[in-house]
Amino acid sequence: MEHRIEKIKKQLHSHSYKLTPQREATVRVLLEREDDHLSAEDVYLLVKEKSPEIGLATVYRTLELLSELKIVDKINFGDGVSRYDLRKEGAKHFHHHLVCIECGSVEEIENDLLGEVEQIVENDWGFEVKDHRLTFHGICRQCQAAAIEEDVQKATP
Amino acid sequence: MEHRIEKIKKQLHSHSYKLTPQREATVRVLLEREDDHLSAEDVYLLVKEKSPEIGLATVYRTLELLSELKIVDKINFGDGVSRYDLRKEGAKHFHHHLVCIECGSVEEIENDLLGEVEQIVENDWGFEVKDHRLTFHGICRQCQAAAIEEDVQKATP
DNA sequence: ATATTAGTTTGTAATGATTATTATTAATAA
DNA sequence: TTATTAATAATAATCATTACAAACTAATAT
Repeated sequence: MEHRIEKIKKQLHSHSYKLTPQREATVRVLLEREDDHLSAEDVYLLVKEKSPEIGLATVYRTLELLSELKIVDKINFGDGVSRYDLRKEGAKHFHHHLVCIECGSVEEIENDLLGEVEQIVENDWGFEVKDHRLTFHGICRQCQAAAIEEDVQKATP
Repeated sequence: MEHRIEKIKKQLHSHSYKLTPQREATVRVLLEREDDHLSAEDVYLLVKEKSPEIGLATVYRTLELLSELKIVDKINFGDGVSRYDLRKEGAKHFHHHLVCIECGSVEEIENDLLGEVEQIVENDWGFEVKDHRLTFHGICRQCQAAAIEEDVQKATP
């Protein structure tokens, strides 16, 4: 934990930004809830628990800054809210999402699914790929199970 | 053109919705500007040229309806605006985007890049894939050329 | 120590996209 | 024709996000 904070502090410094108490509090929340795909509002409320004097605009600015420095990914599942994910240490951008269209759950998967696909894009379209966003929409395991359950119920009334 | 409108009309009817004049005008705009990734506002302004009495809320409702019926794809490039693309006839969901981080241009590519990747997701995560969104962020051909141009300028002042 | 400066934060106002509401109109059924 | 329902227009309301002005902080120069 402290180690990662230290690292982020250095990243900020190398761009002549400072790790102010507000920024540190924000980063700590992101670290604690690493897999949660928090919205700015979520982050704000969580930071407020420990640092009640922080302002919403500060949280937005901090998240924007972290996103510019590629410390967090700003992602969008199409529900009108941006979500912010701390990049995992060592992780490249092999970071995809499974969004369930039944229950709305979001699972995160980590796998280099697109290595050769990026090659194809570079070769066939002359587009220099820096990053990608890949989201699958479908039915999660739980909802599949629930659907089968329901069918059984109907069959044996 | 008329053929596709007729088809959409049937799709609406099969869900007991009607192809009202306003809805038809909206669909016509989407057909005319098929590759343009229009925002709701864009669509509204274009529809207004031919049907000045239409309301913005109607356009929103129509686009939402078409999106629910999978006649259009509602997509989001993270710039705070939803964009609406008519699904191409016969096209499956092999429909990806190349977003340039320099000039902001969006190119659309059509290619089944993810056939086997979807298989992997289904097998390894038990997630039943219905659809996906794949966006590449990087430098388009034009901006690459421009960058090289600039370097030449610097080298020979 | 004091003044200066740049960077940061706060609280709030403003903006822009989208959604909800309400009254009206058109289409359909009885 | 009358009653019912669906769809629309105009506008108000909402929600996420950004802009702004004033106050504050920390570092640096005097």
